Amino acid sequence: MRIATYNINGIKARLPRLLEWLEETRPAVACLQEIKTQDEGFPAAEFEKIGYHAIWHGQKSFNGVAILADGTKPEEKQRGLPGDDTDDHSRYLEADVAGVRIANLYLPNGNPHPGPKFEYKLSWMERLRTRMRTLWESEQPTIVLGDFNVIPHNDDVWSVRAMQDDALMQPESRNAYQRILADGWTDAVRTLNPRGGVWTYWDYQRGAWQRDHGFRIDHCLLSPELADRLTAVGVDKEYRGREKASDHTPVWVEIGD
DNA sequence: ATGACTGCCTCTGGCAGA
Repeated sequence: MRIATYNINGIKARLPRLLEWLEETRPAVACLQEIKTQDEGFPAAEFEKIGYHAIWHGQKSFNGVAILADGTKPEEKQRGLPGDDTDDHSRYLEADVAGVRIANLYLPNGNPHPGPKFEYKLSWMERLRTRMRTLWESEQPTIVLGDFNVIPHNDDVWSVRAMQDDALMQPESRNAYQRILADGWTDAVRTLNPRGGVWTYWDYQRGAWQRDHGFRIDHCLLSPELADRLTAVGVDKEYRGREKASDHTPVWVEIGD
């Protein structure tokens, strides 16, 4: 089964592109981030028409995540990241699909650094690690995927110098990500592309796409039960070049039976 | 040195994004 993540940067503006991608690549599960709509604005009927059932966690203007599944409704397991009752951002949604626990996340960007937004990012990452330890202990096949807003290594970015002051690659951000990996999770794209050089995001500005000035921030982390079944990963790079594209590309993993 | 795109919901300009 193919499980994908796609930061779509606005589901209303992106709907034609999104439907096109679903029909052309037909992932079993598609995790979306930055739907940027309240719950009542989610276009569930458009997905039903092409055979996808969805659950979603919206928010006005910003954030928002959704999980789509081909031919089956995702069984919701967790809405919102636990650990802080004052956090009202819609950035986390969990569901079971075909016996696999799917955790879809949109991790805070954290810019500008330093500042309160960066502190929010780091505290969110610690809460995520706590949640992932609970998932780990369940021993259920689990994938935690989405827009992590972390550039893990220097070979995951076109220019270290251009991004050195950005929250996406501060040592604190990277260390928090590495602590999660050190708990035993497998970064699927990294594992099958150990030399780096794979981008999942290209800025709209400065001709970044045309110059291939990108970096890797959309990740798929696998529990041991799924890492053993990993057969392929991919980035649907071509979609970044289409009309009215998101600034991210879809990223996917293929899991064997 | 600065801003540079894009989407959102409108205080159609200001904020957020990365």
